[in-house]
Amino acid sequence: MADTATEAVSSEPDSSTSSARDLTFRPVGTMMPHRELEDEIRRFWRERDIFRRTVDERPADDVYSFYEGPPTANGTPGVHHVLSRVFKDLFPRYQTMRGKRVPRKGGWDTHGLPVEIEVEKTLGLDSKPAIEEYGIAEFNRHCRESVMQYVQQWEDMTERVAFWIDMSDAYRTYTPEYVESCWWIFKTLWDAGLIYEARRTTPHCPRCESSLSSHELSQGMQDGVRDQAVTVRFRAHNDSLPESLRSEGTTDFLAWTTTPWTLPANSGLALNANESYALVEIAPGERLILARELVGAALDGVVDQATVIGTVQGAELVGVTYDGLYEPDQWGVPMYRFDGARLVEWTEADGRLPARSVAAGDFVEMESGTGIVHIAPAFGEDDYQLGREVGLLFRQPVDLSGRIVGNADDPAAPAFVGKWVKDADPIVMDDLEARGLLLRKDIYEHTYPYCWRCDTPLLYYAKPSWYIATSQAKDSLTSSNAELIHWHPEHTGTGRYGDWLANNVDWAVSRERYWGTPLPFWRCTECGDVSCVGSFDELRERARAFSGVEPDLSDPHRPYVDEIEIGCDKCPGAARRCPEVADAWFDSGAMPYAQWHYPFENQDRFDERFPADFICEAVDQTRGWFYSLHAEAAMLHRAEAVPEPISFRNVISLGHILDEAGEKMSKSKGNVVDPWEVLDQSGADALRWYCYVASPAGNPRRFSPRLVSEAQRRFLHTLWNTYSFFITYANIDGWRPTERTGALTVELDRWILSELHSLIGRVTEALDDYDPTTAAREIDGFVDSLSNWYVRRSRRRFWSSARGGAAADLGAKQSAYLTLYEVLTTLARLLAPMTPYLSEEMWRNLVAELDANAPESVHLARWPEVDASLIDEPLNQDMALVQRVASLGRAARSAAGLKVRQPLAAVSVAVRSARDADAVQRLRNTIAEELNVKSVTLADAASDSRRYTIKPNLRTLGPRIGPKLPALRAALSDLPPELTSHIAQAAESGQTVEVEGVELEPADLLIEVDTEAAASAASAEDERCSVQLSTELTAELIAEGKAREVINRVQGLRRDSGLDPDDRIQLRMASEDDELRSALATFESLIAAETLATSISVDAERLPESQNLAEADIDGAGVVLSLERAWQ
RNA sequence: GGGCCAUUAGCUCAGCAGGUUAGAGCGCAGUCCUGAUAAGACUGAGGUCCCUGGUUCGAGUCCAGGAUGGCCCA
Repeated sequence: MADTATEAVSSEPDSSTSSARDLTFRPVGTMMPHRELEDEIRRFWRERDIFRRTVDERPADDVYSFYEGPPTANGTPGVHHVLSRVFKDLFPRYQTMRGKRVPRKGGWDTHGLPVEIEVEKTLGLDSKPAIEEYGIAEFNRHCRESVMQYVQQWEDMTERVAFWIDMSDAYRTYTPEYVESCWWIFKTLWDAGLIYEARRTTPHCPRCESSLSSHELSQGMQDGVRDQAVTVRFRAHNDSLPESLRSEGTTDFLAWTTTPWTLPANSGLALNANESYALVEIAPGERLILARELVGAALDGVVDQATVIGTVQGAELVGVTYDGLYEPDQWGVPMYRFDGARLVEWTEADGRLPARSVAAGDFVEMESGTGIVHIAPAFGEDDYQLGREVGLLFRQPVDLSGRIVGNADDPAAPAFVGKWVKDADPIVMDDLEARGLLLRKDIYEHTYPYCWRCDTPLLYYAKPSWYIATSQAKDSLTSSNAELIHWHPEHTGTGRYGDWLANNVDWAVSRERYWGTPLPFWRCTECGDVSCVGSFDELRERARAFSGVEPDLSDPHRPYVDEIEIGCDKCPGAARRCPEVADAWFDSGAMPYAQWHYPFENQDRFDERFPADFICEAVDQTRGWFYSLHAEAAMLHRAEAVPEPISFRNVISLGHILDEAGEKMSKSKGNVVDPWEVLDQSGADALRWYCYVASPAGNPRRFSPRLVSEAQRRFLHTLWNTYSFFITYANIDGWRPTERTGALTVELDRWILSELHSLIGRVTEALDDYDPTTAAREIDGFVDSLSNWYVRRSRRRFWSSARGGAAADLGAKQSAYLTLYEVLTTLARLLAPMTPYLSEEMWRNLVAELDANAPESVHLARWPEVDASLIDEPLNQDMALVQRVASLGRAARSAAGLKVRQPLAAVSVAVRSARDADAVQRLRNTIAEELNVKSVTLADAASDSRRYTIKPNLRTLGPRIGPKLPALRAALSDLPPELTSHIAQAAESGQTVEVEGVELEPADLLIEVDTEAAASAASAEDERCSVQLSTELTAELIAEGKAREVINRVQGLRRDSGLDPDDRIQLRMASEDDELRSALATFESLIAAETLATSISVDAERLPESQNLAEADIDGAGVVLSLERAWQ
């Protein structure tokens, strides 16, 4: 037997005698030590300043712009934050490798109601008066502190998941510079006439005492809210009714409402002029008016009898007057009247209050209720508009904190005065019931808005508010969205977001709060004129001009800014700031400008990075940040202040994270997964990988530690082991990377490189299309092939020197190393944007630590280029066929009960094309080894034993003959075998045949060939090929089978004995079975080669007891094995 | 009430232009293979492709209606 190991090319073939210093590569274990690895690589990134260099070392004139959507650090980061950071990180890394400079400026959102609410809780304040008593200055100081409370946790998480973003340079929305840029935006829009003040009905939170924007409103909609709905009676003035309806008795309008507390504010009734209304008698002299078609629904069950005694068009009822249910002016509630858009208080000088009356409103529908709507202009959009149009009184009996106003001590005051509106509901109902004015009470289930922060039911409330006239830019908003912004997923942009833009309403941008960007609007205390201030300098200037004192603007927040007075433009009066602050969404949308203190500074930075190439947030930001960014850009563009109407070109809107059961994660359900737990257990790369591979970015995704750890096991571990395998053997051989010389002759190597380059193309295409899921799934499939086909099929080449391979093998071995090296270093780069730690480890160990000229970090390296000359698609197909043949062969073995270790004489493969036949022929050695057979033959094409199945090719025939298909199909399957063969052979030779009157080209037929014994146990087939094993066992095959069994046991014993893979052994075997001994003797050299035995003995007698001893049973014959390490 | 998305194996997901017998991974059972692999292979059990209609020679796929869930809007 040969023992040429010491002659191998390797200078240091025995790892046990090499010190680690001499090894080409740093040795790695078979398990990926993710925690240590991450710590070490983070240290490396920090020490070598890699992140900064990935930016600075790219050309300054080729920027890929990324905008960070700022989180608020007044809460701890959760898994959903990890998800968005992980997606945000991917594309900047990718574009960096593509050669772009990708600056990544961090940011923090710091203003807004959520912050105030947290602070209120901490300080034990529960209302605006309480805050004002406490002191706005001190309150805002707490807000400022609270907002960065968890910044350390955020930074830790961000670093841990390897989101590269510059936190040291992060913008904060509360800084004076940021606020000043916001003022610039306001001023720019103001000058363009795009900002106005109006009293409008807005959703109002009585607890926060602030309006909510439509995007905030959407976050607090609750379904299935059960409210009391009441049907109440308003007594018509008999003499105001149309003559035909007058009577001696009473006539009441029926109106329906779900908000009884609004009834004291009633100023009118609306009905639909085009509908028909019924006069119903329910008792002698007792009449009701309601919509004709709703009589049944409204009255059933509450009145004993209902006789329709007349009908009338709605239009005829307009102007009828009636008695209100309450007269709030009698207990101190002020009354107003409309003067155009303004409201003017009704004073005694105006005379008696006019009677309430009936008006026509288009919005009155016949869906439910009574077809008559109670109108309170103070509380509903329709109500307010109608009141303004027809000149109704405006009664506001509720204050901004949701309490019924008025003097409760006044004897005229009802019991609900001073109560909170929801508490007033039952009192109002009881009172009306007692007065016989309540016809019915129902529980009504509907969707109602609640404050998204404090969960208080919102009130629709007419009050003054500042607006940005976004609806004037609706066309620009929608067309730029459709044409210039690429949404991922696309349907969010075209559907949800696009539809919403098309229904754009003006942005109510003011908030009656404290911690926010103060609106730069100063109103004259004399004449009421308002002017907008556009910069701090302007404010200082105007303040000094007015008062002679220059104000301190080091903190432009309330309350300081409120104290600054400036002169009025129109009169000599003093102007004071309008007390509102800006909606915090306005701040977030201002970040493209304000993060640079643009236009006061950094014009060049702004120009270079506007608009962003990429932003990414969760889908709930469609009405949040995605909108505020877009809206402000569109408005500024309209004001001709910015060059483009968009602020981002590509956007990924991420689906929400659900728990494993598909439920939304929420603190109240207790199903929130702690990101740190997952990071500790599976590592950042595993978490990242899972996020990319599990489902497309826009889908909601189920998340659990279990799913992440599965991704880790399946993908990262497989790749790591391939890497570890390479390192182990390359070190054993002392292999060093070199240039490939000579042609690529090994087919397996050509194949994996072909697959690799085809992979590069697909991954690049997917990432260019902002589709990381496809990219990740492609890589996932490739790594599986690499590990379970390429490496497995190549193992013997890597072993060849350690095992004393012949010199002829060395070229093949060299090629294997070169190939696997190229694959691994390419994969490191392809994966760098996704799994930055693992990629960095592979790159450092395989490339950077060896080659001083190579990029020090994989993140400084260039993205791999496709080498089209290496892609051999036919070869990829051929290999796929071979894999199918191997798979079918194993199935056939399994079916026949022949285990793979038992060699067989032959496998016969039948394929359907000459090309496939050629592939089988060319790759027959692979098939033979995979299936452990001595020879591979192609089923003889000319043999009589061939049987055919002919099926119509539906794809070609369907469009051509359509309805005739079923008949043709039946005819083909019923053909007698001789005719089948005839047709099949004719088609194979390219002739046209006719069946059932249809001319059939060869391409119209799918011809399957069955081997003779297709149905026998030792065969298997699919649509592309079939295999047939020869099951006959000769004595020699049986003997070799036994030898292989023994080899398997020896390998096990080697492992159990703690030997290294390349240790040589002295092997002794003993068996009383003659046949087995003879087999072992015959295959001694095979056994020696496989087990690295330098000597072998086969005895009939029992071996003496020794340490490394094992007994085995080989097909019923006992054998005892003993081995010792051979010292050379 | 409207819009968008989803619904395929116990779980997580594929399924390209409508095409012949609907797949993968995990999990389960059995067998096999293995000196890189906590891995892998083969087989099996497991499917009303949410339902009902329609278009078509042919529908998981297209259309209409409906159900359920998620998100968004009113």
